[in-house]
Amino acid sequence: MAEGLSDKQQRILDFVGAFLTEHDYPPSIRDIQQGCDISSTSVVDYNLKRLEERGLIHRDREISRAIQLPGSGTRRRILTVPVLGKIAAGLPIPTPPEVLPEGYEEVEVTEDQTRGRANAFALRVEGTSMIDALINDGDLVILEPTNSCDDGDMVAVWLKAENETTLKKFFHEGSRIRLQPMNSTMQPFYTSPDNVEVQGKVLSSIRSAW
Amino acid sequence: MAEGLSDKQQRILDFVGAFLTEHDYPPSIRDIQQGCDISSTSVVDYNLKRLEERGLIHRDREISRAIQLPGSGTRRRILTVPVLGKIAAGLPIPTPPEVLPEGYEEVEVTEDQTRGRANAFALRVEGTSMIDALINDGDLVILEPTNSCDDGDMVAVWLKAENETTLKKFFHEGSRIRLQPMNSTMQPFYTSPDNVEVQGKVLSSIRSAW
DNA sequence: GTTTGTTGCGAACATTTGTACCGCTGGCGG
DNA sequence: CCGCCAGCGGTACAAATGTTCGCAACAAAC
Repeated sequence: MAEGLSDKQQRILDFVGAFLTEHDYPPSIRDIQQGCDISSTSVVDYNLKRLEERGLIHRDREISRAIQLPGSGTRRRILTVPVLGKIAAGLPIPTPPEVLPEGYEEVEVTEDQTRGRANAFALRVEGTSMIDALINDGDLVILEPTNSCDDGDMVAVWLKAENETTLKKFFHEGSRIRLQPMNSTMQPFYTSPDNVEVQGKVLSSIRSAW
Repeated sequence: MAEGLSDKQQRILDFVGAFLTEHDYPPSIRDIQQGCDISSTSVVDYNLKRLEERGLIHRDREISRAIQLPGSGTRRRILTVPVLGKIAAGLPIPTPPEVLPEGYEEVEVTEDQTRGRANAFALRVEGTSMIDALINDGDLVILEPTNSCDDGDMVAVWLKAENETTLKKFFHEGSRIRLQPMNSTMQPFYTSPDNVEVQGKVLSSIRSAW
């Protein structure tokens, strides 16, 4: 019995979350009843009590729509960063986000993911060419615009000669540059400083496609 | 006249915001009445209508506590999901989050990352044993607790015989189960249904270490 | 002064909504 | 078979709550 939630309870929980997202206030018991195809308000009430016993929700008695999802309640600042383009073979990116393109896509991220940087932007990865960097087709990378970086930073670099942009770990090594893929089984790539142009430093990535 | 708000309207606006922060649901008209020392509910209603005309709030008629604040559309909630443990070789995880462990870690994620699921939890990946699934040491995976899954789902499965938990893509294949790593160059793993126990379905992952 | 529009007040009304009560059912241990 | 009980259905009630209407005070416009 202390096992998983019943199907009904799971549906209720999901519905409350969805309702909260769509409207900006919690659902009433009858909203839940209809939304989850439950025949009676008492059943909803019963299951809500069970959910509250487990601490999965919190309710204020006698008050309408007083359902709170603990953990989801804390309203922290959420950042909306623009998706400035795609990163794949070729295609140098207009690093400084001076002007935002028309109708650009946006992603919502937490502050953790931008590491506090104010002017972060995102790029969508196209193709599997960066699978060696643990980044797959459709993923998003969050970057901080910069032209320089320290050794060991994960950066988006434009390789002029190869005319391609990739994500690699960056190392000064004597008079040349070592670009190290993330996967330790992959071989590093060496080139001259003239050939690389740092476009941005990767702050985090979002895996969005499986 | 489109200038400043009346003192009363400003107070109402402030109060709604404060109320929303403290509780996690909007105030009722009578809550506002008391909180702002207004003598009648009709006055509150009157001023709310004015505020709505200016687009400073949004209301759904006939619905209690249906007051939405500015930026209602963009204001999304941040979810805080518990990090229930580590996933690595061995260590079956107590899938259902019945009781949260003492002092468990938490991560903040956007609703995108939980795909709307209310009781998602996170696991920290330890070691590089899942590098083949594009998941590295220190990364976090967000899961939805479940005991069953569909073909193609990315799931955390406990392999009884091997006594280890891993992340794989799940496929029924005749009388056996095929567990497919993400990286297409890796070989699938076959086992019997008796040997696998689905612990949770992966919703997304967070790359936190480079 | 009269009119008009805004704002405030109070009360009454109709819904919405949380909760309680009663009964039914199906599994389960004795 | 019997009792127990979690879970579900249906209903009713009362509290919570949004809405409406009439009236008054006040200021600006006429």
